[in-house]
Amino acid sequence: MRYSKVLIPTLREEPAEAEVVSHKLMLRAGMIRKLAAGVYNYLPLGLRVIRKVEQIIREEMDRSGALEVLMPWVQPAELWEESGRWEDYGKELLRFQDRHERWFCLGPTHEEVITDIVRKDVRSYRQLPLNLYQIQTKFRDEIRPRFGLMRGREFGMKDAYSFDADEQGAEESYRVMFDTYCRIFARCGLKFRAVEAETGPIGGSFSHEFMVLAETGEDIVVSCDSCDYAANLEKAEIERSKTPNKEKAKPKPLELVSTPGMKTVEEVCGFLKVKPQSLVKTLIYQGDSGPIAALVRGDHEINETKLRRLVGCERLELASEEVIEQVSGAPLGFAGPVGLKMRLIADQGIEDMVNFVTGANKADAHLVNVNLGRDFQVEELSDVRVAREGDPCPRCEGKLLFNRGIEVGHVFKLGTKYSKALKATYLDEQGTERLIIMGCYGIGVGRTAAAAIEQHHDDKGIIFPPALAPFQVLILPVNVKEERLSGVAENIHHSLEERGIEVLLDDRDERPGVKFKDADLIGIPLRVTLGNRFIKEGVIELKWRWSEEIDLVREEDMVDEVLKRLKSIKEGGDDEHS
RNA sequence: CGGGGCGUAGCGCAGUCUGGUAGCGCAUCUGCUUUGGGAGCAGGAGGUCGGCCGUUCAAAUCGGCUCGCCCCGACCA
Repeated sequence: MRYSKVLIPTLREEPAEAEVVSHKLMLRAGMIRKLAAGVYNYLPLGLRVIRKVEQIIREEMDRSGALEVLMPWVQPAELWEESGRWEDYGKELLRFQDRHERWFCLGPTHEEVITDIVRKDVRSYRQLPLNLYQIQTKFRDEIRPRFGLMRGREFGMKDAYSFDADEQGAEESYRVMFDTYCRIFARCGLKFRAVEAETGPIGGSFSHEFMVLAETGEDIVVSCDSCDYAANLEKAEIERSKTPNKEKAKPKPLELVSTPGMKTVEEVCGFLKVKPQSLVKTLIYQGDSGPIAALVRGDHEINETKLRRLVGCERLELASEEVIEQVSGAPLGFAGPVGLKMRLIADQGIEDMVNFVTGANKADAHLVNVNLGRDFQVEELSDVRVAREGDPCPRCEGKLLFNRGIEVGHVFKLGTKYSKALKATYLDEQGTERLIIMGCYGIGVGRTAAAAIEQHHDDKGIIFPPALAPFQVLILPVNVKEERLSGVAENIHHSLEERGIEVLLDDRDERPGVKFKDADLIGIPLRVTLGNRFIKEGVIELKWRWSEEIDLVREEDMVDEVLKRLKSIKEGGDDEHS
């Protein structure tokens, strides 16, 4: 393809609207343009990259036995009312009415529709298992779209849904998708980790997020420094200290101290001249069946998901000030475990603490030298706080490390949530009607492309992994007015295209500097440069985008050499250049 | 939704405080020169200064309203 015939509007300067590298580079390389907040146009170069990602996904999904379908973007409200999500989904669901004033929404996901397909046409165990997928545009009216394709409102997504007759089958379907995802992201040339994610009330390790490690990631990946444990921050477990502090200081007598107006941990610590580590926070929560108090060390954070799971609540939120006053007898900021008559859950981290500070359940007062066991008892001592870097690994003796990551994929066992709500059932061998067990599996297409750029770039521009590059080869004649250069460039271009190679010929009458800058910016893996050395010595330069090394090749050998190199890259795996 | 910021040529920005004929760099168009890392010279085109209402002899500039965008936070199958 000729550069002069393609629309590749590169930008010399950084667009003011972009914050992260991938967004800046996609705009500068002329891949995308914004149409509205979180809504983008895909220009020729950008679309080619998106199609590459989609094709890899499609091939691997097909290989796994999944079947491609296509569901509508516009969905009727009735289905969502049936699943209960018309109520539950919130403002992210963009709703509108047609001319008959019937309600519809733009699909943010397709569980309802796919379940509807299956319930209508799947009757027998003989038709199971089934895995249906699509690559579709989704719309989620995000509160704050940002970072270009990384968090758009409209975005391309591959979503797959598995349907199985029993638990074993569902687990197998899950495992197959897990492996398929690993292959997809490896083929995309990404460094990624599959991390355990929170599963909600279902339990078990049946949810994994696929995270691409990158500085600009919005999520935290918690991993162990010595084993392969990895989880997201919400899920990350903390091992209970195996060596309880035997040499504890002697408990001192309990003492009530006046702390006028000192509500926060910082205020109390400053006032009493103690460290946050010597303080225990008491948080009052409102659960399904009444208030619950949670204790955590002053410098730790409660993990509400862990707490909710432990106490077995559907809903759990911080109690209002009125409730706090009512149950603790003191205003917000002065609650403490001593004498508190309600469910008391403590983080295991307070087990080792001696002579700590807590609220006194009395306005403007705290207790010092409080001790667990002597002054109060708890219902449970467990892991209910948010993990921190350096915490002990739950699986081995190692310590937890924190990294930033971009969530590009998620595999999730749904169970029977939708099959129950929408009555998707089948008849088993005995003729008994049973609920179908479902799983869902998503990949953000644009986000995967953005993540690849986050991982593969330098200060000059994008360094595309070959599998995602919009073209494999860029031919750059330094001066197109020099006929010896442009003629040979044309020949090579033609020969490579004939062999099915994606080649871009920079036939623009631009100065060499401009062409080199654009070449580096758009990041095509292999560059063929024709310049003075060809005129003088008859040699053509060949260079990988990620390397400084330049090899000299004669015209007659060029096509074979390019083919050889592209082949070696394909076979050599994707790490060669990273 | 709360806080902060921005809207002036395709892009990046100055001008706004202190009202008086709308500017700079890059890009773009024409011509000549130039051709290995974002060229030089000459000439040209491009704007209802986000929109509406108001104040004023006069508004990009002052006031009110409104729309859009960006950042931080809260939220998030």
